[in-house]
Amino acid sequence: MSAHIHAEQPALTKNQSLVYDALTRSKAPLSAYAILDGVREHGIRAPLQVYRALDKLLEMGLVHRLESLNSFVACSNSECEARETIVFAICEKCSKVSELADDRLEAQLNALASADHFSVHAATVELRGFCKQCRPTG
Amino acid sequence: MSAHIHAEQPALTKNQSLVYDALTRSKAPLSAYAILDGVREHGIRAPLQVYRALDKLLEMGLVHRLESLNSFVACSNSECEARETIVFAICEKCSKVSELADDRLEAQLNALASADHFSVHAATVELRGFCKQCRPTG
DNA sequence: TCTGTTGTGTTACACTATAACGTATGCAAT
DNA sequence: ATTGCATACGTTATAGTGTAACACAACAGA
Ligand SMILES: [Zn+2]
Ligand SMILES: [Zn+2]
Ligand SMILES: [Zn+2]
Ligand SMILES: [Zn+2]
Repeated sequence: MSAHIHAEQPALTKNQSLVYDALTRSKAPLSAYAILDGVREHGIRAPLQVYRALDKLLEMGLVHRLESLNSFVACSNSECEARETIVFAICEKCSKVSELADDRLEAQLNALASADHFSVHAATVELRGFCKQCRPTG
Repeated sequence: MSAHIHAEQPALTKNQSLVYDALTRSKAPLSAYAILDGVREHGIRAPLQVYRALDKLLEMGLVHRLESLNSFVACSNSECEARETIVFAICEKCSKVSELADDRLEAQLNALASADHFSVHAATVELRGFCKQCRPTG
């Protein structure tokens, strides 16, 4: 049960811990069924058990969903709770996911929306490309 | 991301036209299966026929995929072909989707990625909220 | 004509997610 | 302790999204 930056959260239940640990062990995002495969040996048998744990973990902010991959990652950025908008940089070669944050980007998005009289409740920002290690030459 | 111009695209095949027309008729994004329901009477019977048409329409830039909805919309912005990054503003009340574009946002995203030594190939930006007509006051 | 490419039609299947039901556990208020 | 409620758990079945594999048709160019 990884000690984590999100301190004031309630303790995780058994299934939540199993799912969360599976995600923290993984270097790449995992689909719900990939998680299921990883926790079968620990007693979880059905997709719904995984999805229910994921729902809670998402609520707590310990886990993020990547819409463009139908997959999930453990949060890797202690600051992201305080933000409306998280930018996920997803490497197409090694599958590593970085969480980027930037006040100016958030302001820019809000300005763009305001210009269209659109009030933003939530934002999904996912970049695909190559990470530092995988980009061709430096 | 290659820039194409709609006018220079090859003519649409029968299935592509049927799928494209279904999307242009709809005021809201449609899932592939919702499209299928709309074109059954015109002879399309299987999901794959829809997905194949969608693949081509996406390539041509006539249609966009909304990752956060697993759905598709007809392009409504003649400028969007020239851009790397399109921002979709999705109304959670009336389902209307606006395509927003902004050079500064694109620059900001690239700057943020560069700071992490990440090279961007494609970006998904989807906002959820209320459109002008649906936001509480005015 | 031959041949490669693209589009099409069909069946079957894989992957993603939820509905509906019942049980178990913990805890608060009587 | 018992009742009542909330939350988590376990299971089966089903809904929704997306592809694999194979065969055929149309067509363009050598
Ligand atoms: Zn995070
Ligand atoms: Zn990488
Ligand atoms: Zn467009
Ligand atoms: Zn609206």
